[in-house]
Amino acid sequence: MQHYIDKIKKLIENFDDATLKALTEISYTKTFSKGDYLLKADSICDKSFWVENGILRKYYAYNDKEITTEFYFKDDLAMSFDSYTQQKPSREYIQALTEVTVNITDYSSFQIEKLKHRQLQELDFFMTEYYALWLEEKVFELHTQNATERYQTILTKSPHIIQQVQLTQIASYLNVSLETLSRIRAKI
Amino acid sequence: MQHYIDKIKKLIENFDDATLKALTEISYTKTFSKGDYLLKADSICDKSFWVENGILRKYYAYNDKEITTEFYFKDDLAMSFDSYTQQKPSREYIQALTEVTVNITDYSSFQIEKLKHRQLQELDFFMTEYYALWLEEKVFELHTQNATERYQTILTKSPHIIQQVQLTQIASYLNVSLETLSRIRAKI
DNA sequence: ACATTTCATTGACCTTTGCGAATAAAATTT
DNA sequence: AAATTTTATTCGCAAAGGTCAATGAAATGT
Repeated sequence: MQHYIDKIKKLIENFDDATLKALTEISYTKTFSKGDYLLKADSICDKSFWVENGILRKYYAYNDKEITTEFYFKDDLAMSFDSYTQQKPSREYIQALTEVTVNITDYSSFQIEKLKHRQLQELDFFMTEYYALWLEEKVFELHTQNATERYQTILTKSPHIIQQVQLTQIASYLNVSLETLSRIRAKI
Repeated sequence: MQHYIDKIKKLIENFDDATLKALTEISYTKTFSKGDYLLKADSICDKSFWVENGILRKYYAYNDKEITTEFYFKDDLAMSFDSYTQQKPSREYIQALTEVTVNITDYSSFQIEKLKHRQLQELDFFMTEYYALWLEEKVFELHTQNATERYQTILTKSPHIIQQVQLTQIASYLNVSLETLSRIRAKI
């Protein structure tokens, strides 16, 4: 996957001036406090959030529980994918876990600029492809690993998550109960 | 999701003549017998398979078991996504479950034609977006539904799978053992 | 700094699901 | 059509993980 992230980074570094200018003109930076919502369920995700610093999480509420679907750190792009791509109400929330600064790009502005700038089309395509690869890996892990193995995977592949996020949220992300996660940690 | 499939169908119906011609020229039709492999693990998925009729499945081997990741019916596009997009060895197999006729497009030819035909870029983009949406839904179901509910979901959303595919394969697709699936079916 | 609330750990118990083996039913092969 | 192989069902048992409840530890608010 690293290979893929590099590919995207390189694409951005090589943006021509016109593309960069267009992107800059339709984007703005905003800071949120810990606990703030960047997106709420039932509203349409008409913005994407490029994390400059701080941590976000995306989750949905199901049976009185919160199920975390993704964490976002510096240089990650946060959005509710199905709400964003189809411009329909979101079932997910996006919330600041710390004080967060994000660079915001409006959906409709981006769609307009995409028509004019091939490199933005490429960016959009690669980001989508990358998300699909990430999801495929997630499904693979859910099919092949038990709770302990999933925890070990996140420990080695995403230690920054373990270090900076509450266990309650990590538990739902790994699809185990908080109690089970606590026992797994006690054993290892 | 149906909305999305329609969007893709409409795009294809509206292909201009040049696009259609290009696509036709780089594609060919081939028939496989039941049991044949269209793709084997460790080889690179350098083709995509558009199912004209028959059924395919994609799976990987893990701990002496076969875990089915997808079934393909008429008008579905089969490939190993990570192998295809990154042109690296596949961990998945694609196999014919019945006699199957597919329309095959070579990866490299498609990449070349994509440069010339905007509508092929759009097709590629929408197909990727659709796959990501499909995967997101799959992860959602794995997180929120138990074995019985997942079976009921496939029963209502994809009855054609239940009718035409072996339970062993459906079980691994739903991430339950064959025995559990059998008990679920006995209860309902 | 203290009080309150939230979060994490631990234990007892229960439910779901997996596994091995036996059997039955289907599908294939000869 | 009979024999063989593959697939599906059912059972008993074991393991993994969930739930409820109590307690301890951290974080937050005043």
